Amino acid sequence: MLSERRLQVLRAIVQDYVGTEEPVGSKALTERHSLGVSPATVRNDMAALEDEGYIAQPHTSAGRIPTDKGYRLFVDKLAGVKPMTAPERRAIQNFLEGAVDLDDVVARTVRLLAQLTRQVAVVQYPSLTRSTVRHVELLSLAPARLMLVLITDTGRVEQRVVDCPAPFGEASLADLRARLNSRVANRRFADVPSLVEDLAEAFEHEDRGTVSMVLSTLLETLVEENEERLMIGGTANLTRFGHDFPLVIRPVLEALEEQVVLLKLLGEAKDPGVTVRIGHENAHEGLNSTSVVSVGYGSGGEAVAKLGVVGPTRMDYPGTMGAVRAVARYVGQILAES
Amino acid sequence: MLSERRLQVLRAIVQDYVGTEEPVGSKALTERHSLGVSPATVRNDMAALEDEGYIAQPHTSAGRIPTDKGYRLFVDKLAGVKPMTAPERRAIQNFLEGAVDLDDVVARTVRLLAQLTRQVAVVQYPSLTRSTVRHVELLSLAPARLMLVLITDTGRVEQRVVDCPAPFGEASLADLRARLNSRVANRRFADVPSLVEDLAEAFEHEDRGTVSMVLSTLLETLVEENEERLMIGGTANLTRFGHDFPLVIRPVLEALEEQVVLLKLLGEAKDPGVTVRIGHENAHEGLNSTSVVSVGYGSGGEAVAKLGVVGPTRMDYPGTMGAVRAVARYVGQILAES
DNA sequence: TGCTGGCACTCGCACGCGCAGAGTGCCAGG
DNA sequence: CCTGGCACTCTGCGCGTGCGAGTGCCAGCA
Repeated sequence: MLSERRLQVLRAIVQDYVGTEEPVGSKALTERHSLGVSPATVRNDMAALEDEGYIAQPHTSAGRIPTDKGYRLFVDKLAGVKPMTAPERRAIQNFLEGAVDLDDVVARTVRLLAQLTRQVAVVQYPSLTRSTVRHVELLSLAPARLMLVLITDTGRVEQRVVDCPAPFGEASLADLRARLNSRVANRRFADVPSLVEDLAEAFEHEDRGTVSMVLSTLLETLVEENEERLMIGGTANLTRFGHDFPLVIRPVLEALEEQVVLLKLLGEAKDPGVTVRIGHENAHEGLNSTSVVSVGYGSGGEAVAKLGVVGPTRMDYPGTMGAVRAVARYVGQILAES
Repeated sequence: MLSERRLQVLRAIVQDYVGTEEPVGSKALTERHSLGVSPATVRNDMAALEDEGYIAQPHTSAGRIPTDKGYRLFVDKLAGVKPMTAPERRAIQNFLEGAVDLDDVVARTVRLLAQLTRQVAVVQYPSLTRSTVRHVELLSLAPARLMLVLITDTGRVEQRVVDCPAPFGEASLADLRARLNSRVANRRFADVPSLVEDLAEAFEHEDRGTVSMVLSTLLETLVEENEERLMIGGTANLTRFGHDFPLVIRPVLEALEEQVVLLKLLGEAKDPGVTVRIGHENAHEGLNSTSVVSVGYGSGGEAVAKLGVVGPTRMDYPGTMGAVRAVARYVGQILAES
């Protein structure tokens, strides 16, 4: 077990390294933090921390830098979440309140997060599967062609074109529209399948093909996880990553373009609070030298989607976590109001 | 006026520089291209080309590299558009045909362009103002709250919430919906304002407030240029930009995040064919060392939006122009079919 | 037992130097 | 107008050197 002072030494190393971006040595440490002991003592502590794998030295006779394990300990035990200041809170709220629709909310959130944390921001659109249905609309495009429009309580809209096996009259259309809405309006997406399964039976034989095709399209739309959209921003902040550019930044850019990867990344965050994944804790290889700070947000008590930032493992964790948490909270409020 | 051979020298310089990414000297030129003259002659030609501002040398006694003006001449006079090969065409078509909806078409187009050109791809969603209306839908969310959904012939859907000054009955709603659609369905967006201006007069006095509010919301939605969305991809290709990374890449990333900038960029392309803007020809400062190759695409004969790529001025212009043109053509086809 | 000062040692890095190689401009001759 | 030759000018690279930061270890002290 590490003594109290050694933990302080680790904390000091992390803070200094995050600040200066350079390996930190024993002498500099004692000068900048009043630890009350001499450099020699700190050296012993450092040797111990290195044995335990919390810090490492890039080359012999250079200062130490924290390892992923070191950051992990720092985040878990040594640092809290730094709350936003009052002016910052006001700025967040003002900025988000100007949004006109869902796209705008998400876009503003991304900008905001990127600016606050000076890192790459990722915001997932409110997920379909955890939302409720506000309305289902059916439009006739051609005699045997319908458009299905699904509107969620979070303001999201999905549409699909349905090619019918047989022409479908206006009366049947109105009937189906009414029945559908009476069954599913204000219900959770997860419940929809069981609510509509016997709906085709209420129709004439000739219409059943079309009805069941509409229903299956609807269910597809609900389930389709590919459709989990997200928005990213602040990629220009990647330039502040480090000196050894292209090699580090390239896989990150690639990962950011793979929506699947990002969604999985955000999805891994299970806790109710802010989740931090550091370096190699990220499954995706390209992100092995980055950390991901994420959190769920939602209009009610429940989280409907995630948002977060991606940055170098050498990041200001308390500040970033504070910003992410605050933004999530305010976005939730905005969504609840609209 | 430049002699034929000097133009050939310029062409050779551009080709070699694009290939090797290194300043090209007189000797290397004569070896790799059979110009039929000696290096000394080429040197004279180069001196002339440099006087005219078509090429420059990074430092004394290094090879030459093309200037923006040199690339311009190359694109205008010395190089054609390299057509795609048959297998490439097939691949493009196959890849795009799998798309399920408009978002998917755009997403696939971006990926495709980025892959083909190995550069950053930008695709604008089919613009509202040049499309036609397929359908307008009105839904009642609450007694005094409506949702307006606008569906375009290109499959794009826009929605707006309208807070009414007074409750609006189901009958009025159906009436308004029917009248609206009979007037604007299949009409061009540009024509809509004049088609609906007197619509409020057909309603009872108590409903007029709501109707005119719906109409103005509709018009706003049509006009709103902020809503011109676009999608970008292939940013990982920025890593292939050059050696002096961060300084060049940062402003580009920043520009790419400014939708306004990008839209303006694409908007500048006026020709019916492929447009190329080289280096300083781009108004935006951050893009002074990039070239933009763009073209309009559309479902019918008319262009409804633009797409293009952003890359280093040192790019394979014929190939890039060919890829951009081909992709635009096939996207147009796909949109026309759906 | 744990902290401290001292000391020798190890590297990485910046600096200066010299050298090779590529490329140029110019000139005289065909 | 083209060509071969020649002198010149850079850049980039490899090498050796000195400096400084930082370490590990050890003996002494509370």
